Amino acid sequence: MTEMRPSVEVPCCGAITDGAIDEDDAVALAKVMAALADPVRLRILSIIASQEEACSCNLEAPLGKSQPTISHHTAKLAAAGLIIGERRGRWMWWRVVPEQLAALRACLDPGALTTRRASVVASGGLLPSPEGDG
Amino acid sequence: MTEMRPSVEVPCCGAITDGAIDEDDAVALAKVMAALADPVRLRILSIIASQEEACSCNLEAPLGKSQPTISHHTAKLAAAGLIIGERRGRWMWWRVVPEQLAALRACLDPGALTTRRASVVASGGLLPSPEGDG
DNA sequence: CTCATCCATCGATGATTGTCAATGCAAAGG
DNA sequence: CCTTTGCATTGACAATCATCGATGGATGAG
Repeated sequence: MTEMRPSVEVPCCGAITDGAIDEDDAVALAKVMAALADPVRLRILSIIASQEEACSCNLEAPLGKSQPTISHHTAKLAAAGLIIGERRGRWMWWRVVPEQLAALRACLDPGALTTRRASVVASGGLLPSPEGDG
Repeated sequence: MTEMRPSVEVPCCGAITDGAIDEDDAVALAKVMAALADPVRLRILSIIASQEEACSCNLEAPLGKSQPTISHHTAKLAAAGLIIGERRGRWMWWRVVPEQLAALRACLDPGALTTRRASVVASGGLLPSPEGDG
């Protein structure tokens, strides 16, 4: 029996992306996800979140990474709007940005994934990367 | 005035990671995040979510990618437990796994990021990658 | 001023990854 | 049987990235 073909009869759909997120939104959202797609950065975010504030100099030892590496990762997290840094004397103090985390959680809702408008993606809920997006 | 040093007096902390997520959890979570750190995969997930089911053959055209590329991306999403595939005749039908999305949202909660136990990470809420994490 | 400390940037390197053409494999139809 | 169709796998290549050593700038202490 001729099993029904995928959705429509046309060789391959065209308007099948209705309701799906835009490519621009996908690119912006992917950048934020990429900032979290690294164990070191996840642990940095976690350590910062576990305290109200964390200094860069207190991240090297527990993570076993060099200072340039830590600086590189904090910069990426900051560029994604997930943490924010404040220079205080010689030390750099980092805090998490709860709103960005909340926006990200909202993006992972099946509903937000489907309805382009409700999506809090990028230009919407997600804060525009503080230092531009390159 | 001698501004207070970061947290403690020791040159660099040691037990400062209390409450932060484990490295293993971070690695596992990073893998799932990495699956979402690509615009094409985000759009695939979005397209699948916008319908109840989506066939692989219906993903190539709207995304403008070749068939092997689509296969590569769906495999990654499936390995991350974000979608699940069912072979039906010659066609591969994909559905999202809402539980995994929910677990991921929970991981992005500041509370889950801080308290290791409440974290639904990896071995906990996040489903163990179906095809191993090879 | 001089020294020490903390951080960002640069350059280099090894590893990972997104992409596609070519190929193989499985399923359905004639 | 053979042919067609949809998908997975392989191999290759370019791009990106994580990491570290070296360097320089900025800040604070003496």
